[in-house]
Amino acid sequence: MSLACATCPVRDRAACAVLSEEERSTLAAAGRSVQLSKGETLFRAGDSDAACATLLSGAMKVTSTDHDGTERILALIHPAGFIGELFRPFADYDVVALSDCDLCVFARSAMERALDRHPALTQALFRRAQEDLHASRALLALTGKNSASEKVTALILSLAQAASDSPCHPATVFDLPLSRGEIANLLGLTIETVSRQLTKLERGGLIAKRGTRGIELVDPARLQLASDLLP
Amino acid sequence: MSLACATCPVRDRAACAVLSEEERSTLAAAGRSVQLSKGETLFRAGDSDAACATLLSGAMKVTSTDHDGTERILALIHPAGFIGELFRPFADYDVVALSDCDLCVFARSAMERALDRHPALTQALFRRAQEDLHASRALLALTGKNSASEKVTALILSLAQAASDSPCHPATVFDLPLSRGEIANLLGLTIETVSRQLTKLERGGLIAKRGTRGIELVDPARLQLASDLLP
DNA sequence: CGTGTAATTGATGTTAGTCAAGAGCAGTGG
DNA sequence: CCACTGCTCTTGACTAACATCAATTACACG
Repeated sequence: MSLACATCPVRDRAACAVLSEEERSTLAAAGRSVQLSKGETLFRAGDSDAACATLLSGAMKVTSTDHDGTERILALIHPAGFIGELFRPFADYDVVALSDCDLCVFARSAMERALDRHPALTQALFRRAQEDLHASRALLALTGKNSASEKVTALILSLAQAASDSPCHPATVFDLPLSRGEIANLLGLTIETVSRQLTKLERGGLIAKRGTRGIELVDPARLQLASDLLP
Repeated sequence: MSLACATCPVRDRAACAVLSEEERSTLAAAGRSVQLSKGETLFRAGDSDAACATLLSGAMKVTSTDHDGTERILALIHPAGFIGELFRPFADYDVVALSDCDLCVFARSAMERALDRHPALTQALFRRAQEDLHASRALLALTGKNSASEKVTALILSLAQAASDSPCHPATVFDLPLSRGEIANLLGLTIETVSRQLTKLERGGLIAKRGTRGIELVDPARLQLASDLLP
């Protein structure tokens, strides 16, 4: 399926937004639109010539699988995010859809050519890599030190932010893109601990659960302070 | 002090290695050589127009300071590493020398001009950013799941690797660039736990301590397997 | 050779993990 | 419509690993 940049939901925010209309349509000719259902894998650690892609809608996870087979979620990808390790012969991570996703996929070779041809695109991707680095370090800071409550609270706020269309206000009612197990995995906790923290937050009147995946921020301000200071 | 690329210890590995002699000397004219003593700060979170730099020798740490004033080490920088967040108006992190360091420092504006002028340099920095991202995710995977022994073991191996001049073999005797407190901080542990793990590794015959900071890898192969499986 | 900081070691406490059981829910088929 | 199956999530009781508190010892540096 060919690409329709004109109707692209992230046309203003994705890396390719730096290109002119004409440049973009040339690049688009090399790419293709891909749909993934929840649970499907875009590529797997060890794949050679793994493709790269821009996420248009949905959410994905980046995971590494340990020598003993346990999975660890290292990052989430939100719309307009770029996926792909252009400089490594083999992919290091698995990239899996957390929900149904639309992607704009390019062969590695096509993207390398585009980088050589469009320095502005390279800069845009460089910038995005620095943002990813920043996000990774933020997660590192979060998981490294804080208590379970703080981890869960911070993740909820961050997901509320990502679920919102406005860049400054979090959504007040939204669905978690992650199962309890995935949240636990991402935060370095267990399912049980996550579940306990969520009910603690609910009892404290900070959030309300809307079914299994839904969350309502009842008191976002207090949520932002600390969840450990509660009774 | 002006730059002497001809004698630069990382001339083949740093990002600027992709430039021609001539291009490089033009860039060098905009930069300056800087020496930092152990403990000195290159720049601080919140600094505007923070400079950027290539590390020539020594080791540095990237830290964030929490709202409550506690520091968290997010990354280490080794020679040939690039420092600087080109796309953010303010620095997010502190960057501090762990040992005496030599750096090659550029004003942000000069580096931005160089990026526009030299697409190959942008690609090189993009590549380096992806490597940093990879390192950050590796650290995330390490700190997230594993036991204290595994964390300490993995860090020792990684530092032995960085201390070696060969890219494939770790150094067998080297000095830790970090204090116990810094190791603990980096791994999300406490000083005491790190200390206990080190003595456990020494008692198990896997390493030997050479003074306070020195480490000898007595049995690197066994070290690589698991330190939890010991008596 | 002192003095202060960093590291080690031991005793005790707390948090989150583990084990285990039950509740809520969606999809299936009688 | 209701029971059945297979999930995920929740909740409780117990445990283990690491943190915390408290000395003591080893180093580095003046």
